[in-house]
Amino acid sequence: MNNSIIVRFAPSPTGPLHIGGARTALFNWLFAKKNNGLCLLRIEDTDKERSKKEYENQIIETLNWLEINPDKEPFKQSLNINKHVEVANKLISNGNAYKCFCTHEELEKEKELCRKKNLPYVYSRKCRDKEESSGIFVVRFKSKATGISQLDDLVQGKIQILNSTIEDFVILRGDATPTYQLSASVDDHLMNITHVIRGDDHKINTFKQVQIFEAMGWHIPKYAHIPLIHSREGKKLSKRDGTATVEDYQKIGILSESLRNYLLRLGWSYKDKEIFSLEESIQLFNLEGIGKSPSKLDIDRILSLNETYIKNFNELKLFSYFTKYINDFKNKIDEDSLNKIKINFGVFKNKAKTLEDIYNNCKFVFDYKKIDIENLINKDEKNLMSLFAEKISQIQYNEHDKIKQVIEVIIDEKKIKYKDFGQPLRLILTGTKFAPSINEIIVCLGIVETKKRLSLYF
RNA sequence: GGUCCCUUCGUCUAUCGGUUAGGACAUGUGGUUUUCAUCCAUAAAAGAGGGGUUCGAUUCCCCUAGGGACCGCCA
Repeated sequence: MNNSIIVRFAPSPTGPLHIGGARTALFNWLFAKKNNGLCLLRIEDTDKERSKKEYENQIIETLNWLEINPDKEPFKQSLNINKHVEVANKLISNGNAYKCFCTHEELEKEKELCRKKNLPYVYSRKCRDKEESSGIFVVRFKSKATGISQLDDLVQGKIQILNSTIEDFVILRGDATPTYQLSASVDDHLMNITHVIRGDDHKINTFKQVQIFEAMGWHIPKYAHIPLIHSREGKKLSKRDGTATVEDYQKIGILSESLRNYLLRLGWSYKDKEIFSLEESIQLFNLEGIGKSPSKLDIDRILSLNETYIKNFNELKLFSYFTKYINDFKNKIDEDSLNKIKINFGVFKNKAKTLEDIYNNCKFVFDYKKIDIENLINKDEKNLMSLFAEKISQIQYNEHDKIKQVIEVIIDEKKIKYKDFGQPLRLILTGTKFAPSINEIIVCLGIVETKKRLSLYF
């Protein structure tokens, strides 16, 4: 096996897995699998305030749900802090970084001044060549002050930037802990990362991190910055949209297969192909197919894709997804009902876009409420129903065919359309107008239950 | 404000200088149907604007407009 390619997905455990993060993870994983490489998971937990163990677990579980499994145990960044600090010291000793004794107040003043003059702010670099003094200090990297840097991005192409716009960024805080720019660079090096595939929001950071690599004489990985995902309105996805995290989609009963397929096709394409199995994704994925512009999330497309998956899914497997879904997000269904649902699962999954739809479709089996018959059903219909109730009273529990016959006789005798009979009966039996066909309802419920429900009214 | 990036139907996208600009979702219409849905058929729908380059530009270049990202001792 050729392990020459190593990528990583590096979320910070400060919240549940973001939908954009899931896509980044997917692209990394696919790229690694396609190239017989390794995909690693690095938990960037150096922000002690905001990092939570529960989120770390949740992210790992969610990735697992999406079947995006890292090739090694998750790597926790906080465990490597000593090494990051070592590098910072090395950078000081080789003249690429320096101690900065400026206080917050001083920096505030600098910023204030710039604001007044309407100038863009970058740190003045005034500690750069100053004698060391005493007190609390941060360590800053000596960033290039003039000229232009270029990044050959695998997705975005050539990106040039004015070096003067990047300040001497902090690599070690006042409490001697490393910042993101340092930790990420050091870990990418230590983990032998060959390709950094991450969100577009990190693009400018790359110019900082590459400089650390250069100063340390390390081999620089290749970078691919993928465009961000926006909300329908074209804005940044916020928690309020209810569509920002993977969990939001789990809640409404989206299958991991369809979410993964959707994410794959969002910002990436292969000809006109829409449906990709996991194997096909691995086989066909490439960085060249990633578009340059940000894309908007389209819930209708997710739903439609999910519907397609539900239709074509192995029924037994789908049922096991369904029971897990109920278990995680809904009230428990009694065993007898669950069994009825299982036997007639095809009926319920038929009209469903989501697992939640399936749940709602079969709700009448386990959660029946008596309807307001006076207002919902007129007198003629009531007579029909009562006639029907009477005629089936002698029918045995397994004689479904006889019920069919009874119905046919009634509509024939009364010279009515099937619809005129079916709709009130559907309402009585299920409590709703939108339910399966009459036969399916009766089969699902069983004749005993059917009679029982009718007997509530007649 | 500065730096950088992006721009094909409403949405995701195909096209890698010559196409009736294709597909999918959503939408409209018609049909099938035992409600609803499915399903089938069909329609409408796009190259932001302006300059170049070229025999020819959606495609290459420039400008404008619009959108986005970043500008922390967060990651």
